[in-house]
Amino acid sequence: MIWCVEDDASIRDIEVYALSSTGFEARGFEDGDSFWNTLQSEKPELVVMDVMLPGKDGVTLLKMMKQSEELRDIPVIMATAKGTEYDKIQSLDLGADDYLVKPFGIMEMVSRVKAVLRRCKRSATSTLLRLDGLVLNPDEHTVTVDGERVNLTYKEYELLHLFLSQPGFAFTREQLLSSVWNTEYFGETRTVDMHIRTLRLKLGRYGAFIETVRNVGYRLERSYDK
Amino acid sequence: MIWCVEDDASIRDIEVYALSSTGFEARGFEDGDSFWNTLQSEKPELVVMDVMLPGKDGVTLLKMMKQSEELRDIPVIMATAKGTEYDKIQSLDLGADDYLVKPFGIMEMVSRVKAVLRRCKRSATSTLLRLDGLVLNPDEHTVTVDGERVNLTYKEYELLHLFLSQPGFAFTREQLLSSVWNTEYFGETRTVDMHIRTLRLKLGRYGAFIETVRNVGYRLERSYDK
DNA sequence: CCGGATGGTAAAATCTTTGTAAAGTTTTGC
DNA sequence: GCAAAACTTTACAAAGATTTTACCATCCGG
Repeated sequence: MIWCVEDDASIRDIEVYALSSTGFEARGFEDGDSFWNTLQSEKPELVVMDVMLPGKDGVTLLKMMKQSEELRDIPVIMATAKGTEYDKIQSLDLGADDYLVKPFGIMEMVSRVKAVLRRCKRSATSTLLRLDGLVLNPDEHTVTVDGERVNLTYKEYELLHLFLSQPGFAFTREQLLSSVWNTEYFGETRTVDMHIRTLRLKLGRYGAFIETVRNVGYRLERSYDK
Repeated sequence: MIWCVEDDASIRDIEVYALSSTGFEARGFEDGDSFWNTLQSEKPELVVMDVMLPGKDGVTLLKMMKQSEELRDIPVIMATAKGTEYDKIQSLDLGADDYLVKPFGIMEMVSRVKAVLRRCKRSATSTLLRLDGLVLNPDEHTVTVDGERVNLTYKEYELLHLFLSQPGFAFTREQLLSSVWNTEYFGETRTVDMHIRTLRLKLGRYGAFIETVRNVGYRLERSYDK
């Protein structure tokens, strides 16, 4: 799903039409606010956004997106009016993935959308989380240890994902429970410890990388060998 | 100060020029050896490094940097020739912060430099507590002495945390008990002294920084060198 | 230089936290 | 609806940290 944020209705319609007829699902927004609101409940694959917008302007929206953990990775192509070199540079600095200078040909837009998606797909390959020979592939939802696939249960996988996304960080049991279990911690339970145990067992020689931080929780040891 | 390590003089000049005109200080190196030598006496904020280099190649240099306690935290952007997918993956695995695929637009490079610096700034905001070579990392719940990790127990850690958060302040035993032990002081006990002792032992040369304040309690000596 | 007070030290005793196995419960796939 | 898998709880064992006890060393005022 591609979203086009553009206040000029005729341009917006053309964009949505062009993308639709190329095989994408597309949807238009006429101002920054409606776009932002919808973003709270749905996530597009990519956004084409005008810099000049009623409501929140494009640069502000881009900033807001990049500050959100959850929205940061949605690729954005900024459309700027001709000659506003500054906007262009600023957009790229703020993390836009590409930019279009108005007036742009509709086919140019489509090909840039495709290019950005292609690029993101490729670089998504680098979203592999790894620690030496321990590799977690979020796309495939798989984990391998020295090339050998290990079968983790859902909770085990989520735990490992959390550890690998912040190696070295010491998580309290409360934090683990609230991230992986989405639950508030109440009282005493060995549940987390139990999952840590099975995870350690399944990770073989990497099991030892999950360190116990007494009185606190657990931490994935960072490794610097290589 | 940004350093660009690139053997092609024309590319190097453009890089340095573009960074300079964006407000950075920048400096070019034409081979791995001159880069490495200078690195022994000066430290850049960030390095943009080509993978293919005369002298030591980029991957080797990256490895060497990541093995050095002192250089590990300098962010590195690797530039790889188009299509050498393997280099890219390898670089990221070795700890590069980003990569550029040649031929890259000069503005893309500048944007990425900014993005990496921004990212690093944020994560470096982690509230490390330190006294010379004694470093306490609250996120990781770890303590290092001159780069060497020391294992502290919970109470030892809490004590040190308290001392480091107010260096120079003389805490009474009552204060220490109520902060670290969350308990009211009742009567005579050697508990605090005992923990101070083990803490001093574990901190090696920094053990001596915890001074006894007779009739009062303990204080972490502030250091004035630096 | 003595004696009491204060802090340092070592070892033992106690207490807490985590690891583990096994049994019970819930969820999921067929 | 059943069986298997995943998850949670329980109960106990093991490991480790903390506290206590007892004694020693040192400081400091006279």
